[in-house]
Amino acid sequence: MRMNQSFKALSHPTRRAVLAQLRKGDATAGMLAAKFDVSAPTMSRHFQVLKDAGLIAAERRGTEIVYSFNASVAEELAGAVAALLAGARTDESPMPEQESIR
Amino acid sequence: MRMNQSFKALSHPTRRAVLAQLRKGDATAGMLAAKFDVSAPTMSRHFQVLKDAGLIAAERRGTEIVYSFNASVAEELAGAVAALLAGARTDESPMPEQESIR
DNA sequence: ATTTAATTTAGCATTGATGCTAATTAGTGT
DNA sequence: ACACTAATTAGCATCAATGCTAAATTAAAT
Repeated sequence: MRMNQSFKALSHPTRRAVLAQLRKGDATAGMLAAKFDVSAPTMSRHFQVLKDAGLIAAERRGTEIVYSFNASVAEELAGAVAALLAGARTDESPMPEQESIR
Repeated sequence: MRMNQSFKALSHPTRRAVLAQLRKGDATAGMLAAKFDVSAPTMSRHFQVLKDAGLIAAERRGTEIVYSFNASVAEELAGAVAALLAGARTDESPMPEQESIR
């Protein structure tokens, strides 16, 4: 998993809002740029960051590009966060016993 | 919850490593600075970011300062992340039905 | 072939983040 | 009071992130 990129992606409010929106349904770049009152180029760069993290996917449809939420990657990341913050564990991250540092 | 600060706190690898370490047991600033091979002032600033997010707590004990993991805040944040990424919901974040944007 | 629409890339400026060394603060002990 | 230890704050430099406008790309329509 692309940890650094994933967390970086979540670190900006607009990107989290975009994720929340896409979770409800696909949308084009133009739609989202309008909805979040940010210029199209700026929104485009947010998309790039989210794509780098694998959290969204893009598909061109004629002149527009439709973005969609990548649920499997998102779930994987949610598991990693839970493992870090709440002790929950996913299949591929066993927790080795370890003593406190001196 | 301090969302922006929380996500910012998680956005740096060293801070995530510090959290993982503190989850296993308390530690002083000096211990962690040595363990992660970073200068004490730099580590101090990472602590500040984590404290701003409420993810860790500090307690002075003589000349040293002991940091500890704040499990309740961490769990709350894990819930928020799950809600954003995986559809899980905490008590204080109901999910309103909403149609796709046009 | 031109025009129009949607989006991205390029270029730039501004702000924020990171990490150092040096100086300061807080606490303990001599 | 002085010295010593642990940690923080101050000051600085460097790199990354954000967000704009203008220019380039991609696809469709006339």
